[in-house]
Amino acid sequence: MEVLSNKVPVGRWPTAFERREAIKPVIEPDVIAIFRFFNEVGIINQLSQSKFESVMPAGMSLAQFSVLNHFVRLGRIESPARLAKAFQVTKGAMTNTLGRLQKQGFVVIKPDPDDGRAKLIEITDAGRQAQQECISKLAPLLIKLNVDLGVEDFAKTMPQLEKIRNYLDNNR
Amino acid sequence: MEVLSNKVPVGRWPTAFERREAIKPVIEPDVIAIFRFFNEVGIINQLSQSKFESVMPAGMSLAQFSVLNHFVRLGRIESPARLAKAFQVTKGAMTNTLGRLQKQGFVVIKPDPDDGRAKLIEITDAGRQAQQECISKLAPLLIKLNVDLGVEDFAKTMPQLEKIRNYLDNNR
DNA sequence: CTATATTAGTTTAATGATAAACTAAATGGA
DNA sequence: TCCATTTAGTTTATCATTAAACTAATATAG
Repeated sequence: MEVLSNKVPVGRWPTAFERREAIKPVIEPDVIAIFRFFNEVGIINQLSQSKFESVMPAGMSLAQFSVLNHFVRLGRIESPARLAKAFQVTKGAMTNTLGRLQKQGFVVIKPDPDDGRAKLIEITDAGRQAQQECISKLAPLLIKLNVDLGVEDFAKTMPQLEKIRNYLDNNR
Repeated sequence: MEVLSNKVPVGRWPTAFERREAIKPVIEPDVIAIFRFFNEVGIINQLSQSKFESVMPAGMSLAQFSVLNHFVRLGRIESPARLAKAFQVTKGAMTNTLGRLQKQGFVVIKPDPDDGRAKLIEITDAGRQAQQECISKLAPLLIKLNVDLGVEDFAKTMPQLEKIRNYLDNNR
């Protein structure tokens, strides 16, 4: 309604054409395209995640792998709170994931000497080994994707995906 | 190792350069790019999904909305098995989702007169109304995305996403 | 310095998903 | 026809997640 009031001269009702032009193109096709984008992303996420987890060693979830991977890539000690922020999950979820990693001996959890509330998480050699094993199970999948589809389609979408992810991240 | 045996003349070991050329470029940058793509997709999925669910009416999950939406778009009666296939979830998950929709009066579940094993699911008027309400809660989010980011970045990725989704779908 | 507010982590109850075992009905060859 | 196989749906146990309530420790404002 506000849209129309700016587009139609005062003193008469908009024609059917004006209504179509004023309303439908503004919300309909663009919004539907955006909706379909998120749909597509959801399906790809589900399919890829279940494929990933099907080749992971038993007891290794994507969440756990992501944490191990984080430690291997960045190689520093982290607190659960920092990890929860990095992976954008709740503290409770991170407590759970770290507990499972600890049970398997892939991380050690120590009190933070400088902050009585906090803990410090460190990856172990077994953890690094487990991460390597995951990588080597994952690699064939990714290589097959590279062979069958090529890297171009993946690479081409990255700038847009990064832009969209950044926007969502800054506006949640 | 098999990679090398085809690339290096018999009778000597490969040089360090040959090892790098034979192995690293094949798996490293492309595979990492593909890996990062799925990472990005995962984050976008998580952020968008939690945003979506934050505006949904209480008790309405994305799964439930998707099913209602499916009925409104296609307007036909479906069996749980067909729905489970369409949304690529297990039959158990669909039993759960349909049960919740039924409890809220958004679908009716009847036995299939032609097949004693099967059931038929139909959306109700209340279901259509709930779907409309979801759409109207969702629209502002999507319109804001359209205003802030524009549709181009979303649209530009669609062909690639569809191709990747199709591949994953046909190869699971 | 003390009272209040914030922060770190855990716990609990709920949700939505899976896999696997199960029941019941339909299908299809010998 | 009958037995084996497939298909539809449910149930159960498990997992990863969230939100919210909780404990304990730190930071901050009067």
